[in-house]
Amino acid sequence: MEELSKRYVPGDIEDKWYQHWMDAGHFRSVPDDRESFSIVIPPPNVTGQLHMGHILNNTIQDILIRRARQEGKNACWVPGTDHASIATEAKVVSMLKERGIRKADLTREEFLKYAWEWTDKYGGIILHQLRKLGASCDWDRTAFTLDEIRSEAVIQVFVDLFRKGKLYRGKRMVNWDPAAQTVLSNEEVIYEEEKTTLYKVRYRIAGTEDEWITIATTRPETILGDTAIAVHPEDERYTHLQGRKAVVPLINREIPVIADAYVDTSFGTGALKVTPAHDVNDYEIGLRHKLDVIDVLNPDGSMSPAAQLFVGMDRDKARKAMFEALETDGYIAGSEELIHNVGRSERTRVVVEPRLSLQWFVDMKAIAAPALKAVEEEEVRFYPDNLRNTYRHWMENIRDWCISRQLWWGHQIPAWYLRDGDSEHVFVGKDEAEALAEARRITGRDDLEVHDLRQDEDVLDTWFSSWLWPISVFDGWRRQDEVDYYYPTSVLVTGWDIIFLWVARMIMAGYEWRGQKPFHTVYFTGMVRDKQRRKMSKQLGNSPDALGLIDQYGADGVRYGILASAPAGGDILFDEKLCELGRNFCNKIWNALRLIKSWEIQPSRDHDDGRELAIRWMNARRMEMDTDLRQKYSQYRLSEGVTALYTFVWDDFCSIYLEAIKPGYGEGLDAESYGATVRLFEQICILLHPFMPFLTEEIWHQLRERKTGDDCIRSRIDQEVGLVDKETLELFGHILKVKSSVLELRNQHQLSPRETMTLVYPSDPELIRIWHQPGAEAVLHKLANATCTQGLGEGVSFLAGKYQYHAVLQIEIDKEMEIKRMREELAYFEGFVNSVDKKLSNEKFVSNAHPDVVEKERQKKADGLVKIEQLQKSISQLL
RNA sequence: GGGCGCAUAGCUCAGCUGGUUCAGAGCAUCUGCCUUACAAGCAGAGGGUCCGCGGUUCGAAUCCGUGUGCGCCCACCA
Repeated sequence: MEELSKRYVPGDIEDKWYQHWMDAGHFRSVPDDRESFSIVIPPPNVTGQLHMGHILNNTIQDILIRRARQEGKNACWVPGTDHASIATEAKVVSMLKERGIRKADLTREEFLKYAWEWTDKYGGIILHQLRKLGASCDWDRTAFTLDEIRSEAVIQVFVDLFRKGKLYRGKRMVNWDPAAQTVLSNEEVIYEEEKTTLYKVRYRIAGTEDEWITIATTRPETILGDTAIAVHPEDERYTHLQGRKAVVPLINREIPVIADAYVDTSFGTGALKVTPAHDVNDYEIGLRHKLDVIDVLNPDGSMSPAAQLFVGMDRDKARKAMFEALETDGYIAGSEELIHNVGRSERTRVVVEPRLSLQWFVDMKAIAAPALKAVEEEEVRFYPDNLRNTYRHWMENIRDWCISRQLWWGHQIPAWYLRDGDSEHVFVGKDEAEALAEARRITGRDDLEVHDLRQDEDVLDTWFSSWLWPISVFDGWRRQDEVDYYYPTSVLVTGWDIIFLWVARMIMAGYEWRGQKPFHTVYFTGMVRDKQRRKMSKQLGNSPDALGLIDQYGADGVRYGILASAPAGGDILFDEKLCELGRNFCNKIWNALRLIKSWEIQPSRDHDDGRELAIRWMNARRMEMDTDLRQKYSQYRLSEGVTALYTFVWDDFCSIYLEAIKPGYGEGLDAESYGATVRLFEQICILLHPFMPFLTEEIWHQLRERKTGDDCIRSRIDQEVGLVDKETLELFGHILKVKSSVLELRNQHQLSPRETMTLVYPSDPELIRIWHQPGAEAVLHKLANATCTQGLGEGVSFLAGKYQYHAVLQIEIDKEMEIKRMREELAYFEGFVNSVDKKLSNEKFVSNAHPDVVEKERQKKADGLVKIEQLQKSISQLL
């Protein structure tokens, strides 16, 4: 027999089995006549690195996929990556900067060449990292949101929406990211409370020497773009100024004082400077009052020539400079601190600038209805389901989705304009030829040629490709066979933070293009945080090195660690300690294997009653566990599932079963017991496999010789739930109680476990029945080194269940203490019986409560009375 | 401003249909053990006003109301 190491060493074993699974094609899925079970991976950023969020997410998906395989379903987990337009482009830009290349100096083609080089170099690293974790994806299906198939889907969808009139181009106030120099959707802006200064600035009233109106602003630099001052129509403080003109400080532009009900009289001074170019509400006011729009900022956030002052200076510096200039000239009338919400770009973290611009939008109201209904009616189920409320709220107040981005890395918008015309006329088509045909049709000019057209420079929001993912990964716009088989997918596993960015939109896309939901269930994971509840981030340095963890604890250990702390929905407070626990668990199981493999089979030996009973019990417990797990899977309580398995394996299998079955020193084991133990271990491996795939696969093969293809990953769980042998569980349970008491007594009295303890039990028919069961005494002897006979109680007493035992100890017992202890127990039970009795004598209880409950109470009372009686007897014996 | 959620042991949380075998688990702490699978192990112990108040009920950690504290989402503040 080969020598097994004392500790489980995961490294080589993991690589070996992953390669084996790949070679055997166990992850591969093609449509057949089985029921399908499919998951599409939330595609990580193509140039990303594995972090704790991925570990959590993909461990869960892998568990569900492996379990589905065991259930005999055709399980298909589709992997892939996201081109992550803005994030990747930012990375490429900074990489180029390091090489002394400015994006502005490159053509689009040149830039994309660099971007693809970058993608080819770093792209897909994360997918290899997922393999380390054990992710059993069908790698042959690896998709990329910017590959040919996915790109074609995006273009088709854009054209389709446009033709259906659900997509439009319009001039709106949008969120501008000055660092990335692109527009963002509302969902990509994060609002956070920040401390800022509210300045009070006075504007002279035109035509007066010393009449002023004072406004309050947090952004003095935008004063240069003011085109009005607004006051509330009924604000008496300013009635006399309405209709007059004020003079913008420093640049002396005259602007009207207007009345608008938007103004909050209680805020600041009650007078509002109106800068339509740089504030959403100001823009609205501007529309109402037909005000000029003066854009004082450049796309990069610096002051534009229109500002007249500080031209080219960054907005933050300009704010300071503006304040100083205003103060010097006596325009500052005061300032105070203000805490308000500031919107920042999700990607670049810079403050987002409201900006008026011409962009493409999806008319969300036109496509939202079926998606809202689907979740409302639980056609799509959410776990946890309280996220339905959040979803409903967003869907009911849905706003149009700005999908154009001023970037190069992404799907270029399939819209064309006349090369030298304005962009009034838009021609949308899947390619230039189609666009040209459109152009000819719309303009009536048959002489137009391709070179007369220019394509929209912008690309589409990354999510505009992600929302098609459940369909596009199956090439669902070009062929039907695969998508018909795998779609709707079974479950989506993702974080709740992208419920709007991604999940909601996928549901809408599903109904829009397939008339069907994209998945039956969404399992929302929480955010991974550190022990102090801080979000994991690079800046804080509190994000553990995911691959390092796998190296240190093994993939199975890490899987256990992340899962054990991860109930659905709630935040996950990740503690490396849990990985240690997982590693220890692996080691425990490994050592169970070592133990079993060390046993010699002795054909001459008989199978004895004790072992027979232990096997029966272990089988019953296994069935119980099996039933329990089914329930936990069906409710996606994976965290509970793995902890239940942990105690089941550790306590029941290792501490109890193996100890009960273990041959004595120098003895061998009968073949039947050995075989039964191997079978039990196998069945445990099956239950454990989805959670700890590597270890279980190794054990599976260590337990016995296997034929090719007989791998744990392909093992099946029974379709039918077996009947649990309750009687054996009860019998064995009682023995375990006695065992615990014996150990406790030994501990209390410092007795050696080597010395056999003699127990005496009272003459009770139930007890006699228990101890006359074949094997009962043998098991007790094995587990506790104690014998048990019926007889008169002498020595130290203890309770096991409702029965009182006595232990014959070779020590002096402290009678006083014994009596005191028993009297305390007695008092407790008397109180207990009393309260139960009270209940039972309450007529309302007896008549109102469930008959079962009443019966239970009666039983409690009866049991309590038995205990009292026995205690009293013991006490009187000692007296 | 609109909405959602949480409060149970030192920490993280279970407790799913109200029922004193329901006050639990794991970690941490403490005690004793290198016992021939495993010290990454084994055997034990202590630790609680189930956030406060009121109500429903025969009965409340559990249901309802309310107060307090905390977290989150959405909308939006010059």
